Amino acid sequence: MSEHRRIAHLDMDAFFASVELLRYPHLKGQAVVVGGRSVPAPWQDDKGNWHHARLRQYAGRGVVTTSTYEARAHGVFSGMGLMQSARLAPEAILLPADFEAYRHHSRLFKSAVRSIAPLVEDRGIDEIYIDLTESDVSSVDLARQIKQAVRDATGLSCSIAVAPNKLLAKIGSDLDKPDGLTILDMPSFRERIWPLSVSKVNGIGPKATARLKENGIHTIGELAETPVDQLISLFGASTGNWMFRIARGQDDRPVLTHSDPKSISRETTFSRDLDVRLDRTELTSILDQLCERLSEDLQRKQVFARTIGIKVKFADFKVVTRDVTLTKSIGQAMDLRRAASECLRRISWTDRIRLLGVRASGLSGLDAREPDQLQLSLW
DNA sequence: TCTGGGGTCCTAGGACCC
DNA sequence: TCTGGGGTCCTAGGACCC
Repeated sequence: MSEHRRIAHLDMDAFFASVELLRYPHLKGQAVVVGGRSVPAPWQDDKGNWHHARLRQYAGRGVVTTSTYEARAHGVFSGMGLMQSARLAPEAILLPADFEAYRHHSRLFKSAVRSIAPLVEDRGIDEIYIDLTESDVSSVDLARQIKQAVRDATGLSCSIAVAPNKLLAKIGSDLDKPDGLTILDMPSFRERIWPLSVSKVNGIGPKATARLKENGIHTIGELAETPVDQLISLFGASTGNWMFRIARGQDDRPVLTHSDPKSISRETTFSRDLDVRLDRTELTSILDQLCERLSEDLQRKQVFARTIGIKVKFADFKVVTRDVTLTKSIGQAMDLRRAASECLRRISWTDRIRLLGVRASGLSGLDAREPDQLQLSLW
């Protein structure tokens, strides 16, 4: 079956930055960076001229959320610290992130795609997989139609690839960015994918890439030449077998049009590292706020949680987590707060704290409180 | 003045049950 | 006293992704 499927991967081009350019078209062609908290919004003077914050004016712990291709040319990429980016491109325009606007455009492009091909899997705010197998239209024509529909609905461009499976579609959509259209089949796979770095594979991150490199394996083609036994001894049975298969372009994961959330969390990085004793009051109020927001999130999604966890990141970036599973599901901020405090008591405080987070998992819908009542009636 | 926030999945060990 | 195995749940940490 996997040989006959037609799976598309669609990726919006520099999504957040492109949405911003819709509002501020005069910034087109400039190095623009989106990110940071407390970044001043652009403002217009009496003469109607726009004024924007510059990267060099930024002070804080924010990172780049997205950058335009012009900013990337300066070496400024997603995830990079804004302070570091400022050294590379001090005059780049800095815009605050507006997630409400991005979510709006995300809904627009996804519903435009669904109007053409309904089997869509969400992969975050700016990416989807689409199963095109059942369509009578050719892959190229479908891809063109989808790209046009996205452009009509949002004014934005995207890159799309059609391939026999998700693995190849995902790699393919990156081959011709921006505004790309790529069709990959198994014969072209060897020619176009084998020369690429193993890090292009979704699921092979920095750690695995380094480990492979230590063993002389740099490209996907070299991965395909590696005996499965060697991969298993390096990464364990599960990952080793998986790598062996993906190096041959094999992947039979289905396109999933629906999935229930497994966990919901809120976390925040402080503007300065806090001390458990000296900054007790501040930490307490931050924990309260996190629990309040988490409670709202649970309520909005109509779920309760049975497992509550906390996350602490210390000044040296060491992360510790603690969690507790309760006998019944909860959702109220006060209950979350009580469980989180219980977890926090189990941490030994060796260093100042950089981040605090609260997480809810073991989620169940409204009706899932029934078992508790059933249990009660058993007594 | 490096390094956000929201997720998923996997592993591994211990408790506990049969 | 010593020796098992399978299965599930819970907890902690880590890799990875957008």
